[in-house]
Amino acid sequence: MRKGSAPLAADLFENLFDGPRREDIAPGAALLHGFARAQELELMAVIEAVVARAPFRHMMTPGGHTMSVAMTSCGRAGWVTDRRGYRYATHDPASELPWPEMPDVLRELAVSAAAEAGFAAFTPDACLINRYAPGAKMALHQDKDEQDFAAPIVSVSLGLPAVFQFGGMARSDKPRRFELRHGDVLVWGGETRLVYHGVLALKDGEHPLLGRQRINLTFRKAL
DNA sequence: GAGTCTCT
DNA sequence: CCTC
Repeated sequence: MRKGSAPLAADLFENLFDGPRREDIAPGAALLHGFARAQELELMAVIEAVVARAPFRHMMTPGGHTMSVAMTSCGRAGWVTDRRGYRYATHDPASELPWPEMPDVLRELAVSAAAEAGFAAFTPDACLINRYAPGAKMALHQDKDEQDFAAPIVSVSLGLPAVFQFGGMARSDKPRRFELRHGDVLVWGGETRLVYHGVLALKDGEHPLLGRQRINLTFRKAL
């Protein structure tokens, strides 16, 4: 293990997963299996601490529709949407307070995963926390509200499995589908940074640790 | 496929 | 990033 910095993904993978630990799904995109599982209890504890200060809420799109996914954020910036548009904000509009700090465990996980996928020196300043109840979904979209498209997106899946759609640069490109399970970390950047992606309606189920929900963490360099 | 916002 |  390297000294004085976050452990390499390979270290965390040791003896955790029998199958392939890493799938390269496209140039600049990798799916890391079992990566977050080693820290699931610690992750859930810090997520709960963030949520205590910045509760999940269902935000409104500019078109006036309420999102099925409940969201909150931590870090220097949080993603928000309302009738005025999509953007990053340094303060939680619900409380008018700064978003909770990004817990070190979360940052280190994201940085390690990015490194494993080939993106050195990822410095995320925003972590969106999305909660999917059964039926919740995320329409096909691009992440383009960030300032820096050189930085990748790192997505951590916890709880119930979901079907992820990973498309191309054009909305008309037929998306590939694959399942994102508890402990998976998906990293995409480079050529695939602005790819269209989404999540199909969550199938009901019961997860041993999280119950009837999926939590997704998405790390970005927003500012 | 378009329009819904805002704004660097 | 949602619905038409």
